[in-house]
Amino acid sequence: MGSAAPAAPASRAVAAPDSPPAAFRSRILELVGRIPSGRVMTYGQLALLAGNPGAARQAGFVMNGLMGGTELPWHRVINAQGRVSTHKVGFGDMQEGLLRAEGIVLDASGRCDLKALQWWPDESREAPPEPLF
DNA sequence: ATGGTGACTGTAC
DNA sequence: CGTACAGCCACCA
Repeated sequence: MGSAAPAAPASRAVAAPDSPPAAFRSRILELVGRIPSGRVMTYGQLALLAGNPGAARQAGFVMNGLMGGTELPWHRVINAQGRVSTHKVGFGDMQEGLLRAEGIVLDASGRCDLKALQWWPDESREAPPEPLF
């Protein structure tokens, strides 16, 4: 044997199932699906928990792929400022409405108390939520 | 291969 | 508080 060596994939045209981007995307979706109602997560947080700290933009790009056709609580994903960043894709008002429907209070500027509403999976103790009061 | 863009973030002014 | 700049990683032309 030694003739047909699979060698390395000539070109990674599309992210393979084992490809880092694919795993990253799967973890993002999994985390989003675990966000409880009335809670939120940030893009940077998702990227961090997905194993790609600093890839907050990619986290957002993954969400972009959900647009319509997803049952995940995508609306619970906001930016580090505590505000929705979907106004660029035309879902800003829709997301804010969904958040308010869950009891999340948005400031006049559309900002919420991220420090109190940000949710972290029990498994990851990266940043244990401090006692509210 | 190169360059530009983006549902981001943190620091600086 | 807001705006501006740089760093960051992956997708697309």
